[in-house]
Amino acid sequence: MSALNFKIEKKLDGHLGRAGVLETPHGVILTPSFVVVGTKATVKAMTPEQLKEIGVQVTLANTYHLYLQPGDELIRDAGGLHTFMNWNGPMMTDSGGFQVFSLGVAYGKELSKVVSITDPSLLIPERSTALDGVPRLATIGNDGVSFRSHIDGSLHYITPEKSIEIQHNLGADIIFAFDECTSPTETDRYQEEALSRTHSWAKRSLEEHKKLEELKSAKISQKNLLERSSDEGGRGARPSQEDIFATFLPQALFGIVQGGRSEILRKQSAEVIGAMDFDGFGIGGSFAKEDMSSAVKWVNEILPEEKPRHLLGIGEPEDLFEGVENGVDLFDCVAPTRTARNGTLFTKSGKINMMNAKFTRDFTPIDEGCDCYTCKNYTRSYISHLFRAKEMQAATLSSIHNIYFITNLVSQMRQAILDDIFFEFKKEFLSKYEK
RNA sequence: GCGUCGGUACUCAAGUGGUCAACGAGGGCAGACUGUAAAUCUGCUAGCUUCGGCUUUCGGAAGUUCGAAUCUUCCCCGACGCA
Repeated sequence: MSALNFKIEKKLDGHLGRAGVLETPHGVILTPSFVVVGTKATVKAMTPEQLKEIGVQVTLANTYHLYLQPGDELIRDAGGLHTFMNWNGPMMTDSGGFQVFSLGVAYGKELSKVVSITDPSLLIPERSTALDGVPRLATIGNDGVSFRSHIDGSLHYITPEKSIEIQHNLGADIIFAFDECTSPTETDRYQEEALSRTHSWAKRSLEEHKKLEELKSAKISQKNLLERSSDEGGRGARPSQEDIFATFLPQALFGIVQGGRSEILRKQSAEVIGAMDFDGFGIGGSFAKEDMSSAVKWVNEILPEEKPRHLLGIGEPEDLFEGVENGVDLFDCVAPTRTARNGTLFTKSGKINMMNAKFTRDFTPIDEGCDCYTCKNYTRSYISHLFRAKEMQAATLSSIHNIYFITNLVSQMRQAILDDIFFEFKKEFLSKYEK
């Protein structure tokens, strides 16, 4: 009994790609789809209404951040994330697994999720010199991860069970197993260790999730009984926290495949995670840009076809094409929103930096022919002015455009699959788009 | 007219004999950003450069000194005070 219902509408001939429909308790997601990231229960600079108007179907918030601030119990008592942030569409939460990486080995370093093998210095294993005195905010144990809060320095310990408990309090439709997102700089040996940890955490996440789902459905029937028996005089009493929790809709849990850059480990992970009773799967971890698509392919050839797959944290146009072609249904990424706030915008011919001098007197739209609100109403010159003047509108108008660009791109890919023109569309787009 | 305090790179502003092509901030120019420590971060910002250096700079001119943005003299400009 899953909280989700996934139906594949059409497959990409001879490839893993597919277009589908994913039903969640808060609505339908047409896949492939891009998930907009709203880490702290808000997509920065955007209102939910603006997201809806753009065509955003689903958003993703973060367990770790919300646990620290304002606290997952507060959000539970507010009625869950949907109510709290006024987003009534499908929602996901990440487990905090990425923070194991970003606040751990990657802390204070120029280390990103996707590396280029043309920069070999990044691929030198660091763990081999271990016991580095480098400060980090996350340290990994076998049972869980210690986090030093980036807000106030307080110490927190997150286990798979804790992550799932928090995610149940937050109440998103799709939640993720607690995993270890490894650095691309780790040795094979470390990747192997980390992977077995991620696998055991996946199992624990699943067990905790099932336990909480059962508890929730038991509470719902208990609550129904109570309501029926006390229908006459029971009005006006404030619902208890447990009652609120019991109103939460069923949640789906995705397991996460890891394995770094190794084909053997990726496939092994897909076997292990794919065999567990998850509602869908995340593909996580570090990739070298050049072999991301083959890694995704290894994994998706093994994962059960009838369940949805989410490629975690990926969102550059060229990567989205590779993902879709290789059987990914969902993507999330901070790139469109973060880069928008930092002044870089997508266009059909590549990214442009609005702070460049050449745009100050450019009275054309960001991307000629784009149907987004920003392009229909504003010029490059104006956006450029807003950035230079450090006006907040710069972030909003730019985010609207970038989110539209990426969201629309993925939904065009979906349509292209349905219309049997995916590869033509891909070729056409990439021929004009310069990285 | 006399007196005092000032005049430093695009701007503000440190520096008051060698460690100064000159702190810092802003601005400008570029770059980065992939499950958000991010409305953030990095680099450059006199000229030339084979990137090791070389050349010309601190209102102007002339001095003192081995050596001056820093000391002296005169001049120009600004603020304030006294006439």
